[in-house]
Amino acid sequence: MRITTWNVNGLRAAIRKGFEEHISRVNPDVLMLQEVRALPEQLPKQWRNPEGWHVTWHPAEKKGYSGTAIWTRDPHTIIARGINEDGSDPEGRVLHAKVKGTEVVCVYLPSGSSGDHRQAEKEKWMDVFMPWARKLKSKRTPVLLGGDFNIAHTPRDIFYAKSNEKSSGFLPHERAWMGDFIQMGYADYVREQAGDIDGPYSWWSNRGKARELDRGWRIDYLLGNKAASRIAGNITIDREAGLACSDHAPVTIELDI
Amino acid sequence: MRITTWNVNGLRAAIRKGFEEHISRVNPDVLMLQEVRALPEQLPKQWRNPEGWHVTWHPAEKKGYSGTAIWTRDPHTIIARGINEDGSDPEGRVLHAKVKGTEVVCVYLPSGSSGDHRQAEKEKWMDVFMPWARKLKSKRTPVLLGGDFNIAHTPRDIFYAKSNEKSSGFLPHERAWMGDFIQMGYADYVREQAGDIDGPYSWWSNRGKARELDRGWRIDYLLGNKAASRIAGNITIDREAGLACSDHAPVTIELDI
DNA sequence: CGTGTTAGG
DNA sequence: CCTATCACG
Repeated sequence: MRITTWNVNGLRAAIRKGFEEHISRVNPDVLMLQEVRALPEQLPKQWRNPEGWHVTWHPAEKKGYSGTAIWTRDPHTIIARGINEDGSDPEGRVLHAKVKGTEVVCVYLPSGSSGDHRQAEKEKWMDVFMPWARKLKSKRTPVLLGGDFNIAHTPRDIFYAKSNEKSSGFLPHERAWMGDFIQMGYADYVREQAGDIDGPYSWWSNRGKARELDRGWRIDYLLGNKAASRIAGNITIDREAGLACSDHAPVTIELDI
Repeated sequence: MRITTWNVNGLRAAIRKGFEEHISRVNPDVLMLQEVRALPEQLPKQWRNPEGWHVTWHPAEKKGYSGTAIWTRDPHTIIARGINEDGSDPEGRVLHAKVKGTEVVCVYLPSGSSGDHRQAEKEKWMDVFMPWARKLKSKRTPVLLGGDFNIAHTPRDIFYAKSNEKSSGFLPHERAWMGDFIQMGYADYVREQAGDIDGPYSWWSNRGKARELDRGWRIDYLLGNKAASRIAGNITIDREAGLACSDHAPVTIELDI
């Protein structure tokens, strides 16, 4: 079973730029999308309930903003929306589903890059997400968190480490949070397989030549608990789809199911 | 002396689409611009004080909205901004200047097409403008009003006359207002020279094929008092500049000065 | 720099 | 459909 996480930076724009073609090449069985930036009714008709997929949309209340979705080829059940007890998730950031005995969580952390106000939001969110994820980790079933965490963990996860030490997404306490996360028992499959090298990046600014020069950040993660690690297989990052369709590349893992 | 009126529908966009080249072909001595939609400081540097021109900008207070300007090759003096006694004109709709003994008034009437609220504004504006223009008309010096009036006067001034009888810009009372205006003693030079034919249009919707099929409206006027009529010469409408650069075409008159 | 929004035309 | 805006990333 192939599971892909992809921040599409506006599904409508991605569709115009060849989303369909990229998806058929990446060929996932489970697709976790972030930054859909559309209510289902705003999508072109054939994309609201795409043929051959079971789809759950989880849009933000605010139009054109944030929002996640899970697409599965086999039927799935929704376990929860959001990380609050009451199931509220006004920005559509977490969608928790079960498919073929595996729990998948589509995650989209707030970005703090557009000001102190948003950074404060992000940090509040991190505080709540950490204990939530801790509980989930202990399950006996495979649990896979996939999504855009908007944090690069180590200098290997960001091209310009030095100059970004004060940038949201690479602040010391954000890096520490990402570390805690992994230390508590989640495996970071991309890093595990890539080894101790620079990259592989999954996001590139579209200012300047960051993309063609591969000066990016690794902020899209696939994280799994012990049970998931037992069935975890190959990782692939489709840089082309990133460049053509979004500012993020889709990250895919093969699970032995 | 060639005097041109042109609604540029955003000077910054027009510049990107070849404004400079069209202006040098049209070759006016006096240029009256409407819908500049920029504060001078938002324009590319070389356009803030274009070489070889004396320029007065008259922007709206609201960013990216409305705004007029007068460019002259000879020096000009500003007689007034707006039509209120106190010189206020928050939407930058009237700029009154004198150049080489001729008074030119750059006029941009509100559009009512985007709703009742805007239509009410337009009508209030029409009520104030009429007596203002009446006073001006009686001057012994040539007075030329040029601009976008957002009203087509007769069925000859609009392609789809029948289907627009309830459209803002061709409402019976608007047409009557335009008629009063001309009857009080302003000459409509474009109509005078074109004679009793359909068109020539100066604005085309950019929906559908309105432009290539020349299904437009004549809403840009050059109107003059008696003294102006004595020196009024040839009219030209540069349809190409309209199609390439804006949704309006520049309208030019030759004055014997 | 890009994807959305909204007002206005 | 097009030009602007603004929020957000």
